[in-house]
Amino acid sequence: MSKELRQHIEEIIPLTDKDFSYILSHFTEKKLKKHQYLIQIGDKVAHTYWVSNGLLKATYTDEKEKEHIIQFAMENWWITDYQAYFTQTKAILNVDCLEATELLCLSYENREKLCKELHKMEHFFRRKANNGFIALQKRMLSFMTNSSETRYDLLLKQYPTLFQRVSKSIIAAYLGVSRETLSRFNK
Amino acid sequence: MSKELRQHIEEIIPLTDKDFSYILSHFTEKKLKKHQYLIQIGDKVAHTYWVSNGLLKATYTDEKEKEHIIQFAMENWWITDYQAYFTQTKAILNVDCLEATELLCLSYENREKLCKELHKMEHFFRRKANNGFIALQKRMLSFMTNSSETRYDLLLKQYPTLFQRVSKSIIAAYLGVSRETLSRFNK
DNA sequence: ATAATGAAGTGACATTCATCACAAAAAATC
DNA sequence: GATTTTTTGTGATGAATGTCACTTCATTAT
Repeated sequence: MSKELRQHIEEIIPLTDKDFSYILSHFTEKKLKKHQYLIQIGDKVAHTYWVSNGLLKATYTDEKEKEHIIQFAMENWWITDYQAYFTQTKAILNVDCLEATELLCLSYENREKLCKELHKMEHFFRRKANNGFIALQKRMLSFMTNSSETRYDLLLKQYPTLFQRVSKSIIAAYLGVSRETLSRFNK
Repeated sequence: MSKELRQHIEEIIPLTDKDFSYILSHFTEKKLKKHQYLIQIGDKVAHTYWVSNGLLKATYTDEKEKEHIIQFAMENWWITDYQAYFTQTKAILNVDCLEATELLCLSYENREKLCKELHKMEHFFRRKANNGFIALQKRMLSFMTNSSETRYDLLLKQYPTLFQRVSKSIIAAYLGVSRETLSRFNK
């Protein structure tokens, strides 16, 4: 489980065994079952989570009680309510498990500590943030320029495995269309 | 002009005079007139830009030649084609001036150099990236959950000055509605 | 195995919004 | 100051999509 984390970090920065075991000591483990909440609206968001196994969604619930999916997270992805985490305020999102999930948890304090003590970890997280920004900007762009049907096709192409793991209503909530409209896309 | 940059950086990290003059030595100046391009599609994107004065927009042009605005940048904001800049590939966006503009330019190499040499600059840019991510996620969320009229009202509230500086068609291209629809919002 | 719950498809209708066309007002240019 | 260009508003129309209602099929729980 931690082997994968090491690999994940080493995609960006090289680590010695000592480095990694020190880094790993700042994480804790957590296991959740399907449908369990990792974060609920109003919670203090003390951690960011690295997914070693499983699948989660981060959702915003609007005033009509409709769920909008901001982010999925599967193996090797990070997830949390970033707004709440970075600004150390209360959660505005729910994060819950679409499958049984295993996580490595990194507290805000430990993340800042690692960044302070190990310059290369600060570099790692800067790079991660940059990549996250680019990915989000691509999604934004897709929202502005593509029809929902095109967005559906592109998602299908980009994450074919996702479609074997979640229902169409979930995909619809991510794409920002009703499940009925999405259903009519399947020719 | 550089006083403001120092202030901007010191909102996040403290700097000595020596620090700052060293940092500043990695920037170059650039002045553009209204309507001039800073970046054109296909360009190599060698720099990120800090706006000391003026107003710009970053746009994506779809296959129907329609312009979608990804980002504005006014005083104290950073702008570039981030995707192209971070991955050192060709620009997919145009960036051009809505007003006469003065910029401080930081090359990719100099940015990485500063981050490597000064740990606190790496921290600064990590924080900036995190904040940018949050802001973009908020915009994404607003796209998914709010009507275009609500998004219009919110933008008006958040950046009242913007409306004195650009035309309604520009606002429409940022909000992702036609200028006609936006025009009908004004009661 | 049976019952209960959730997922997926589909018809009917209303709503939102883009597009086209045109006119009036404002701003920029000569 | 007159002319050109740009901006803004507005009507008519059609396309895309949300919502509601219902049905069928699949999955999960008892």
